[in-house]
Amino acid sequence: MYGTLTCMSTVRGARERARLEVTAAIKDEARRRLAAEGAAKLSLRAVARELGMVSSALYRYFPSRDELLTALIIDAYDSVGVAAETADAVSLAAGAAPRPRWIAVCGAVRAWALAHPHEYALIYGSPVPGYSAPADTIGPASRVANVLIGILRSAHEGRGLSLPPLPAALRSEADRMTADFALGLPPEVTAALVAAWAQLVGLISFELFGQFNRVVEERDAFFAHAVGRLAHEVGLPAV
Amino acid sequence: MYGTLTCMSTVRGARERARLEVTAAIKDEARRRLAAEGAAKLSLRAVARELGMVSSALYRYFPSRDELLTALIIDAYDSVGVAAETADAVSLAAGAAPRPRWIAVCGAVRAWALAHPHEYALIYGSPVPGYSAPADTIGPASRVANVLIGILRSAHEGRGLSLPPLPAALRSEADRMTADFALGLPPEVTAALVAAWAQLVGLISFELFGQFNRVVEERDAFFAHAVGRLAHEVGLPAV
DNA sequence: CGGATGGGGAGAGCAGTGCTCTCGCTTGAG
DNA sequence: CTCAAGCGAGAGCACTGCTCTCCCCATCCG
Repeated sequence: MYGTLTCMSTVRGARERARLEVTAAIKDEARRRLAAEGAAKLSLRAVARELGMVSSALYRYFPSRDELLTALIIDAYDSVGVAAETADAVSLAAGAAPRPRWIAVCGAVRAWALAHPHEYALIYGSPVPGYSAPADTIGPASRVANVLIGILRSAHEGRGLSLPPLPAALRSEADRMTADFALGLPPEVTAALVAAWAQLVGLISFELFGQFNRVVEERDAFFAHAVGRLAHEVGLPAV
Repeated sequence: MYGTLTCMSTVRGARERARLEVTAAIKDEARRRLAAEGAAKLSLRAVARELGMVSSALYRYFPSRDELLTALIIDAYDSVGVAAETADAVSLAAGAAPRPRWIAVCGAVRAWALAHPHEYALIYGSPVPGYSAPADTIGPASRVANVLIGILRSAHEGRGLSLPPLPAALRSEADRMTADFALGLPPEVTAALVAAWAQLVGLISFELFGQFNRVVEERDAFFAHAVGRLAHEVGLPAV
């Protein structure tokens, strides 16, 4: 079985190894140019030039510019995902309660966004390729949300979460959402969590995209306060 | 005085008249192509071609593609601004209380976004031109926020708004924000409003940019519920 | 061991882009 | 009536994404 299937984890030969290395080099250089000038100005030819290749050679690795961008999008989702996951793991290892864990994860997402503004814009700004995200992105895209779900799950298992009941129009929808990706949470919490996740991204986007420019000055304090209210909104008691 | 200064409101001659008409025609066609294919694919040459001009002629009206986009951004801010303003005016004329007014305005912003997705992406998605928005946009950009401020102001003057006190780190900042653009509101309300406005845009962006795709199905009910919670968050009591 | 195979780089080329410059025509102001 | 200013047309430059062809050489099979 190991011999017949192409082994996925170990590199098979020099050929595959080279291909993986070149692919990684292309993505690295693309990420560098993305950070420097933004997605709109990311040019395949410039990436190839910087790598000492000719532009057509690059099409052996990515069938189009949009596919390269999609690869960067997936990497960005994974990057912010591990940022959130490690923040939560650190917080958990320090024995933190759900509320400080929630605040730590939100802060980690914001810190990642501030450190990688163009990658953040790639995944949470306007969708640049076609119009709807490719299917490959839905897995990595939910990593951060899963961290938040985990926090609320352990909070619920711990001392219980209680929120006002849902309006009738939303009850079955909240049950479906809970069954789909948040098993174990009360449906009101699931609904509140999804909204809170969108709202968190709204807060970060406003800061990053300049909407807070002549409005909010003390960004850290403002964000901390807003995230605390968000925690309250999903049922994490305010101490 | 009327003779020496160039009169601004009335059209002076055929020359100016033609210039205004052509400028409007360019923006209209650009908006059409923006709606059809998005900002990334908006091409000056295509706009000129559709208008029966040659591309260089277009530079008599807009010094660059980015300036054209900036003009579209300003128009989009104004467009969503009047949508919010008329929704509030209608609501107010029907004798609605602050909370239903808040809900009506939020719904109007969402409806505008769903009707003009690419224009929405232009103003609340990733900033497409340089990196920070030009100064001409800060006025139109605040129209929607001003409507929300107006609602909260009348709610406060009516029966009063009360929110939990601010943390010390945010108190002076909230005072400054209040003095800058929300005179008359309690500082806690100002801070909550700014956050709520960003969060509202987060909710709409997630829906519009596909982040809710395999997550939220009943979009209307979900949004209505979230906006109700947002109203509660800024101090508008739940009935 | 040797020849077929196919992966991958190089180069030319096509259609399209933003933007500049120059050349005329037209029109409105003095 | 004259003349400068406004404006459209066209050519052209540097760049883009993408395709196609050519050719080399590492790999695999007999």
